[in-house]
Formats: sequence, structure tokens, C-alpha cells
Amino acid sequence: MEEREHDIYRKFQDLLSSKGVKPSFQRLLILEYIIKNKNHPSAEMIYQQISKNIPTLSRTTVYNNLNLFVKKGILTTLKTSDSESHYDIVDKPHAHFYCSVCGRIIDIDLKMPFFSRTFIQGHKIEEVKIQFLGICKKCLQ
Amino acid sequence: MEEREHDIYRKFQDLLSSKGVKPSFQRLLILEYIIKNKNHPSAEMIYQQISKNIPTLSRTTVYNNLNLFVKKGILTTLKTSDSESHYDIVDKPHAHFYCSVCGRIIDIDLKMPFFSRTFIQGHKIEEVKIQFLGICKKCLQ
DNA sequence: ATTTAATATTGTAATGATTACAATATTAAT
DNA sequence: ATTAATATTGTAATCATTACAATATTAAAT
Repeated sequence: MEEREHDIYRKFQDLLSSKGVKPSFQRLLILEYIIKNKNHPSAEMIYQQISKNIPTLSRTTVYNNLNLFVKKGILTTLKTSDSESHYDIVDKPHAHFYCSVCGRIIDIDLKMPFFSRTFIQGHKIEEVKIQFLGICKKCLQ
Repeated sequence: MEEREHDIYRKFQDLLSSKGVKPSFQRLLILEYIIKNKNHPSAEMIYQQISKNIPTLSRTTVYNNLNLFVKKGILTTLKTSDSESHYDIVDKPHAHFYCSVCGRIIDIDLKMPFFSRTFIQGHKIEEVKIQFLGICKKCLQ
């Protein structure tokens, strides 16, 4: 990790550090992939891509770090009808649209009363997940 | 299936028939379990209970029929942080609260603008799932 | 009613995503 | 430089679910 990468990865380093996670090379690439692609990847998708840059990468490392990121509040998991977990960065609250035709997960920005609530019917809310299932704009055409 | 059961299971039979599913004994017991318990069970929970009544019951039968029920719109799946899928009857739209302490899934009745919408940002909506994650009323005490 | 076709159930084996665990490598602290 | 702490790796295990073939049950047709 020299000069050039310092520039590119500084914000990812800062994000990890601010959450108490040491910014290793593997972790930075995993985080970079998720943030830059915005495609809500599965562990396998991440592994396939990053192992091109780190041929020795292990799936276990990907799983370890995804779990760590979730625990630290950096990522959240999306469970679709397919068998793999998908991952999304935690930033501005938003919903997701799952297309049953192409399988894509599409970010849906919308204002939600619940996103700002901390309690519902006496239960303490820590996270709100809103999923729309159906057929996306593209696949309808 | 004689008299007594006819009375008890008629509404379940009607529900299955109306969705084009033949009301076999196994299917009726599976449906009954989910509707009566309202506990959003996993396939394994259903298998454990119903195999008390049908000792020859196969897990495959439970999985087959749960999948069939979902395909026919009788049930919907709930994916929690645990590794199993959970199942809920499809009736009045409602949200779910997942307690990270006791693991319960609690029905949350609330009015939602989305429940009546058929499109969002050009995408065709077929189902809306709203999950609240946190700590339930009981576990907060 | 009997035969035939269709459907449902069952049991076993396979699949596949994820995790457990032990070994090695890397980084940080003394 | 040495030691301790942490991260990564590879392999093996786990566990929910599915594939598949065999059997049983139900429905249809003669």
C-alpha cells in the first residue's frame, strides 16, 4: 500500500478505523468492492472479484470480514430468495427492490416514518428493513 | 379423516382448495400448525411437532409443501438472522419485529402506504416485506 | 369395482453456503 | 529483536435445503 492507494483508499481506511476495524489490505478491497459496485454482492461474488487481485485470498477471510463489518455496523445483510446472503453498506436509510426476473437488488430511496423511530409498540428498534419484491422496470419492458 | 376432523379442518381445506392445492392430511396439519400457533415456525419446528401425529412424516414432505404453499400464495417466507427460513400465513398485510435476544418474530400491525401500491419508481410490486430488528418489549424489562 | 394414470409422500444421498478450527503469516508492542 | 496480538489461510465439518428414485395414495376411466 503506497502513495496512489493511499489516496484512493483513505476514505475507506477512515471508515474502517472509525468503526474500530483495522484497515487491512483484504478488508479495504472488500469494502471498496461493495461501495464502488453498489450491486449488493454475495460473499462469493466478492471472493471471485478480489481473488483476481489477491490470488491467495481465502473465502474464509471474506466471510470473516463480512461478519465483522456487520457486527461493527459498517454493512447490513440482505436475504433474498436465493440461497446466498447479500451485503450493503450502511449509510442513508433506504429500501430495496428485489427483481424476481433478473435477480437484481435495486436501492429505493423513500421517506419512511419508521426510519427515525426508536420504538414500535413497546419494542426497541435497532434497524428497519423494507423489501419490495416484484419485477423491475427493465424486466417489464 | 372423518367427522370430527371435517369440522375442525374445513376452513383449512377450503383455503387449500381455493388456491388449487389438494388438501392432503399432511398439508392440513402443516397449515393448521402455522395458523394456530402464529409463531412463524421453521420447517424443522413444523416437522418436530407434526411427526408426533404422523410418525412416518418426512422432512422432505414438509419442505415440498412449504415451497408449494409459498408458490401458491398461501404462505410467505421470513428470513431472519438465523439460518432457517420461517413461514407466515398470507392474510392482512403486516410487518414483523425480530427480537435479537429471544429470537421471536412478532407481528406488527401498521398502516403502510406501500401495502396498497402496485408500482414504485417504475418497478412492479408483488409483495412488500417490512422487518424491524431490535429488542422486544419483554426482553427489555 | 378394476385398471390406469396422476399426484403425494417418503428416505437417502447430494448440494452448497457458511462456520469451526488449527496453522501460518502479519502487524503492533515491549 | 522478541513477544504478544491479530489477520489470513486452507481444510474439514455443519446444517438447511434440494434432487431423485421408490413407494403409496388418490382420482379418473373403462
